[in-house]
Amino acid sequence: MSEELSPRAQRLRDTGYKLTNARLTVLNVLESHGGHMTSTQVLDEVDKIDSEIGRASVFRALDLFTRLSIIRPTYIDSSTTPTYVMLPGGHHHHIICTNCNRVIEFEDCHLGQLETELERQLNVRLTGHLLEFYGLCDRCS
Amino acid sequence: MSEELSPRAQRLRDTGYKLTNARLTVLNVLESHGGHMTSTQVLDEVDKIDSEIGRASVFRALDLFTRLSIIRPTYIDSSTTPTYVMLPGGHHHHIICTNCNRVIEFEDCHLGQLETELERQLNVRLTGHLLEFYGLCDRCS
DNA sequence: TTAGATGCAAATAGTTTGCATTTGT
DNA sequence: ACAAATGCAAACTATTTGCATCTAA
Repeated sequence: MSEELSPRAQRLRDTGYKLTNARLTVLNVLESHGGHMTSTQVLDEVDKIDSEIGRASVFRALDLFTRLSIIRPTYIDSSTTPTYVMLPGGHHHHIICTNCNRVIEFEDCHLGQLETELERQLNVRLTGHLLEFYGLCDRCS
Repeated sequence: MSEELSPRAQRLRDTGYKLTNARLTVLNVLESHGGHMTSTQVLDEVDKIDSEIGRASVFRALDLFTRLSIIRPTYIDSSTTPTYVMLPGGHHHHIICTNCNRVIEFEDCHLGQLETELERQLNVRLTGHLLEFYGLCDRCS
């Protein structure tokens, strides 16, 4: 069972958590889908890969990953289940088309300065952020 | 039943939706709590005020308000139910303490320039945004 | 070897739906 | 008057829990 580990898997192990089949499979599914999935989607994909893995373990993995800030639950469409987004380096931002629900990623958010400013003004210690813009994408406007 | 209407209630009526007791109560609850509530909290508060109002109507109201962009479901703690945040004037930002879940509002977000830039680069039409910072508040750090 | 994780199945939330009845306009 | 909205209760979906068993380190 010794393939090379993804950086996130290494992080898991380094934090002292066991690299179990369930966890690695969930992580793998998330990574191969770019980290934009509802729990239901994750459940389905995991089931396709290895139907021995139980639902509860998938939820437990999602929970663990959230606590470790590997992913973060968020709302993308107006549905009722969270969409888990991967947090590459602790922050995440995207544009959501309010018409077709398409998600458009973008890179620079230029929030570093604001972050520093807020930390000083409000005496807080910030570790990450989520920035969502809403509007109409090129196809819908 | 003629009290003065909040701007949001007026907006409801102007859009052609009926100002029913259920909707006004849900709106009222949201407004008097600063618009940071889970569905469960809203259900509870509404029930305290008027136990005649059914759960379904509360969900229907939350749904309607979301479609009208009066509120927006989002994830604040790692729990499983969405937290509805009010969208005053189309944008909203806050800091969430990952330890005690306290929500700290702040005003300026300086995102106007980024917004314009993205609109041009990606050919989108943006109407609002949500910015959440995560970290430790002054009491918890 | 053994604490930590798992899978299962049953229990709990949380949310939606169909429908007869009520209500705002 | 009447389309729109409601309350109810039942159906559904999503998530969590207890516990005996298994497994990575």
